[in-house]
Amino acid sequence: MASTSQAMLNQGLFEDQEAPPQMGFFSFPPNSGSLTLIPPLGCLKAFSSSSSTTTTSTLLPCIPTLNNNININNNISETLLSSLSTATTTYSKHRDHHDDQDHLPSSAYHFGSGPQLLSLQRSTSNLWSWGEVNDCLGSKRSSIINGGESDHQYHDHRHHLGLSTMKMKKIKGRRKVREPRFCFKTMSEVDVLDDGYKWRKYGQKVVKNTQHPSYYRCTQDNCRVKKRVERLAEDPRMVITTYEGRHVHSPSHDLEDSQAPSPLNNFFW
DNA sequence: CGCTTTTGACCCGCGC
DNA sequence: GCGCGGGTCAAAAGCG
Repeated sequence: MASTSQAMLNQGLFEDQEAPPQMGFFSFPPNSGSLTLIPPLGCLKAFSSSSSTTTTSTLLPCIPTLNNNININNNISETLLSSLSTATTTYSKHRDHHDDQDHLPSSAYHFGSGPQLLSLQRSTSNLWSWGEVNDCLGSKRSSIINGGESDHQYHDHRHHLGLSTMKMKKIKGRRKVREPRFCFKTMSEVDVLDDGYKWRKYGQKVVKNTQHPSYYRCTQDNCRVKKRVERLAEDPRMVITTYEGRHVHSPSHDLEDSQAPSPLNNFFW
């Protein structure tokens, strides 16, 4: 498993700046009571749980570590979940079983049925402390380090997700800070996953190699978090969601319970 | 009526 | 410098 996992880690979808792609993979061994998570550097932990009708994927913030393969039992205590959970996505369980899944990492799709969180990636800037983002100006693009995916697919991902260049945009002579981003790929019939926050669509664009990516902004005042949702042209079952920025508030469905922002929640979202 | 979505125009970075 | 293409803006339309 470990060797397979490391091979998968090298199977990054996106070119990253000055570093190999950091891709987290979720390994769901058949006939196993637990899932194996290989988190990307400085990324979220995530796990899935299943009932007869739904598959729930939960993203948790975690401390950056290197090459830490983590086994998470399905019966994680409720206390731990409630204290750490920042976003839970529940999908309905219905998926065609005649899907062509040969091109997917085998250990990634053998887990149950229904839409699944297949992979997750966090941009290099996320690995830095929040004050270090400005330092990435002037860096050069790295050469493409590719693993299992075909060249054209790899290129398509890194290109249309805009993760290949970490150069800062300018706004009237002033550098625009590129917010930390991460993306994950799910197999889902639903485009916009319920992550607990309210989003307002502000754009949709026809882009090469993808199907009309949609752009969303968090509806909360003073919250600049954006997300981009797209389906892969080569596999419309796959949804890639890219988050940019950090929420300055709790998920909307928590507002009734607590108005105070949680430091844990703010770790990432 | 207020909020959300749609969509064409515009801006700007990047490659040539 | 120019053209292309991704991302954003903002007015209009849609919807509850």
